[in-house]
Amino acid sequence: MSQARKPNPARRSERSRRAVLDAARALVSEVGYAKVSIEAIASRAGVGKQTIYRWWPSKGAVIFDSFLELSRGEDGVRLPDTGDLEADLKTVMRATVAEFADPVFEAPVRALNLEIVADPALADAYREKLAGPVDEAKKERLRSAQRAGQLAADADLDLVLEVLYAPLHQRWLHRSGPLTPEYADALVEITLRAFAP
Amino acid sequence: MSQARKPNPARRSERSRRAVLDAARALVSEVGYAKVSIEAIASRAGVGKQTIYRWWPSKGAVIFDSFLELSRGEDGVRLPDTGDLEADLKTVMRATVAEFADPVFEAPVRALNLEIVADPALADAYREKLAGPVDEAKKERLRSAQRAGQLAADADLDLVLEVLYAPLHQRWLHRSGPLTPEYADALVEITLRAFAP
Amino acid sequence: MSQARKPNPARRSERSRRAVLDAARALVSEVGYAKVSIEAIASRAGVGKQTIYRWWPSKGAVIFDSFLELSRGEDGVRLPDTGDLEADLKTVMRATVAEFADPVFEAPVRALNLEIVADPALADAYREKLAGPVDEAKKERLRSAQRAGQLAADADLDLVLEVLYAPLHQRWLHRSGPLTPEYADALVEITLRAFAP
Amino acid sequence: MSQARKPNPARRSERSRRAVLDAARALVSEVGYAKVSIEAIASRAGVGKQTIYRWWPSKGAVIFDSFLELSRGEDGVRLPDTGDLEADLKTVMRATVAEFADPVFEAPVRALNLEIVADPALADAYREKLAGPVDEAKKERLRSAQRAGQLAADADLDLVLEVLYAPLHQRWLHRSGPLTPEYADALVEITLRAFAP
DNA sequence: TCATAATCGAGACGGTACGTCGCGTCTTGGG
DNA sequence: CCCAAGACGCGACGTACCGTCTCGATTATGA
Repeated sequence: MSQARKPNPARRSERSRRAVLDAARALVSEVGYAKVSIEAIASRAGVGKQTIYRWWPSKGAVIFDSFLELSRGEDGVRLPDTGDLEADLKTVMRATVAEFADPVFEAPVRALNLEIVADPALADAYREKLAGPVDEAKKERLRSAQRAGQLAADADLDLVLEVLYAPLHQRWLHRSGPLTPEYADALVEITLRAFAP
Repeated sequence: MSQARKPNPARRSERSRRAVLDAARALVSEVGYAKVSIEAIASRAGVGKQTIYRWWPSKGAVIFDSFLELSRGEDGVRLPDTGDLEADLKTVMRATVAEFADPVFEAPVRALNLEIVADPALADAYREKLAGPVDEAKKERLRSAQRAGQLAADADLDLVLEVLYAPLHQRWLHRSGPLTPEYADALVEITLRAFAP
Repeated sequence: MSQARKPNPARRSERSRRAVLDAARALVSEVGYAKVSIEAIASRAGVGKQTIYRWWPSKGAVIFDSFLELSRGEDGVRLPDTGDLEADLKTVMRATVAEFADPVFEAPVRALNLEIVADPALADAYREKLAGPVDEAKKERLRSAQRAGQLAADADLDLVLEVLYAPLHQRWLHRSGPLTPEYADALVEITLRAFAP
Repeated sequence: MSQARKPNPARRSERSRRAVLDAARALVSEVGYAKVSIEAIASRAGVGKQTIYRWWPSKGAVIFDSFLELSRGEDGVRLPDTGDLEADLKTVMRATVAEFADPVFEAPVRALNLEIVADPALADAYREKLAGPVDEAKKERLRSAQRAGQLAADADLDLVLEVLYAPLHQRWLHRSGPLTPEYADALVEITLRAFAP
C-alpha cells in the first residue's frame, strides 16, 4: 500500500514555509486568485513543488494560510466602547466600509471569499481562525450594550451581527451598490431599531 | 489591432445552443462547477469546442447562460399579497429557506455565486437578468405594504431587501448556521421592526 | 446516397480559378508549402472554401495546378542545336544549375517535389504535364545527336536524361553539395563518355 | 528573451525515449507519414505529449530519430570485394533495387525522404548519421577498385556515387519507371564506362 | 561525531484541459 | 446552379499545470 506519508513537522523548514506564503500572497494580488498556480507559487518562492504538496492539501489552503499569516499577532481585537453603542458601531462600520473600498484588499479578500464558498473545510477554518475572534470581540461589545440597556437583553447576537454585516458583505461581493459611510450608518441605525430593548 | 472576429448571430445554430446549455447544466449538477470543463461540455453536447468559444467568452458565461435559460418564461413573478405583510413575507422566506436546503439546488446555485463573485460582468448580468425581475416583484409587494401603512413610507426598499435576504444568503454561502423556518420567521420579524412605520 | 456531386465545368468561374491559383502561388512563396492552408488560399483569393473543394481534390492539387498555370504558353520548348552536343548540353545544364540557385524558385520547386514524392497521382500529372514536354524536347536534341553520330545510336534516351539530371536534382533536393557551373559541365562530360557511340 | 527552457538530458527517461521511437515507427508504417500525429505517437507510446515536445523539435525529428534507432549497431557496413568491381556493384545495386521494391520499406523510406527535402536540419543529420557511413563504405570499395586500375584514379568518388545511385533514387521517388535488376545492371555499366580509367 | 534519514531544490513524468487552427461539409442569400 | 461567406463537428496543435515521482545536496538529530 502507498502509505499516506506523514511528514515530520519538526523538521519543517520555516524559511520555505514563509517563502511559499509570501509568494502566494503576492501572486494573488498580482494576477488574481484564479490565475495563481502552485507551479508559479513554487517557482516564485524558490521552492520545490513537492514542498508545497507535502504541507498543504490544495492551492486554496496555501492561499488561505497566507491570509491567516497576515492576521497573526492581531490578537486581542477589541472594539471601542465609549458607552454610546450607536456611535461605536458607526465608527466600526465606517472603517469596514473604507477597508472594502481599498483596492489593495479587493483581490485577496475576494479570493478568500471564493475559497470559502467553494470549500466547506476552508469555510470552517475561516470561521474558527479568522472570523471567530473578530466576531467574539464584536459580540463582547454588544453584550456590554445589553448590560447598558441599549440592546434587547434577549437578542441573538449572531443574528445581530448578520443583520449588521451581511448586507454590507453582499453588496460588496455582488457589486450591487455603493459602499458609503452613509450606508454604514444606515445599517447601524436599522439594526439598533430592530434589536431595540 | 485586435481583430475580434465577430460571428454572425443570424447563422447561429439553435440546436447547438440548446445542447451546450443543457450539457452545461447537467455537468454542473453531476461533478460540480470547478470540475466542469469546456471540453466536457462540448463532448457531452455533441458540439465542437469552437462553437462554444465562438458564442461564449468563458466557461462561467456558458454556465451562467444555462441558468438564465432555466428562468426564461418565469416572467410575471408575483409575490402573494393577502394584505398581511408579515405572513406573506414569512411564506416567501420559508420557501426560500426550503429551496436552499434542497441538495439539488446546492451545486448549481453555489456555482452561480462563485461566478458572480469572480466576474463583474457576470455579476451585472445576474443583477439585470436574474435578480432584477425577482427583486422588482418583491419591491412591488413592499410598496403595496407601504400604501397599507405596514412599512415606513420612506423606507429604502433595496435596503429592506438586503436586510431581509443578505443574512440568509450569507449563512448559506458560508455554511455558518442552520437554515430553518424559524430563522426565516426571525428575519421577517426583525426586518419589519426595523422598517416599521 | 450522397451522390458524388459533379459540378458543371461550363459554369465554372474563370475569375475564381485564376484568383485561387494566384493566391496559392503567392502563399507558397511567402510561407512555404507546409504552412499553406486551403483556408488561407480561399481567404486570400476572396473565394469561398467550397469553390476550391468543388474544383480541386486536395491542397497539393491546387498548388500543383498553380505551377502548371505558370508553364502554360511555354509550348514548343526547344533546346539549342548548334551541332555541338557537348556545348549545347553544357549551356542547358548551366542554365538549370543557375535556376536552382535562384532563391525565388527554392520554395515553390521544393513544394512541387514534396507533392510528387507524397502523391502518386500528382507524380503522374507532373510527368505528363510538366516534365513530359520538356523531356521530349531534350530527347529530340539527343536524337539529333544520335543522327550526327555523337551519341550511341542504341542509347536509352530516358536513361541518358536520368544520368544527366538525377545527380543534379538529388544534390539540390538533399542539399548535399554545391551546384556550380563546373558541376554542370562535369555531368555533361560524364554522360557523353558513358553513352559515347 | 527567448527563454528556451533546456531540459536536463541526464534525467531523461530511456523507457519513454524508446516507447516514443517505437510508436513513431509503427505508426508511419500503419498510416503513412502525413497522417501520423504527435498526439497519436504519445498516446500509443503511453507518454505525455510534453515528453515528446521536451526532447524533439518536430514530428519529423521524432520519426527521423526512429529511423536512426533502427540503423544503430549496423556499424561496419562493408561492401563485397571479390576483385571484380562490376560484379560487386551489380550485386549491391540489385539488392538496393530489391529493397526499394519491398512494400514494407515504401512508407517509411518515402517519409524519410519527405523530411529530408522539407527540412535542411534533418537533411544534414541524414547525411551525417545515415547516408554518411554507408557512402563511406561504398567509397572504400571504389578506392579499392581505383588501386586495382578498374576505375579512373582521379575520379571524384562522390560524383561516381551520384551517377550510380541518383537515377535509381529519382526513379523510385517519382515513380517514373520500373526498378528491375536489368536497370541496376545498366546503371553499373554506364557508370563504369563513364569513369573508366 | 558522525551516519543516517528526512526535507529540500529541481524538474521529468503521464495526464487533462486549455484556446487556436485548419479540415471538409453544410447552409444561407445573392447574382 | 455557382458563388462568397462562414457556422458546424471534428481532430490536432503546442502550452500550462496538475499531482507524483525520482534525483543529488543539505540539514539536524540521536546512536
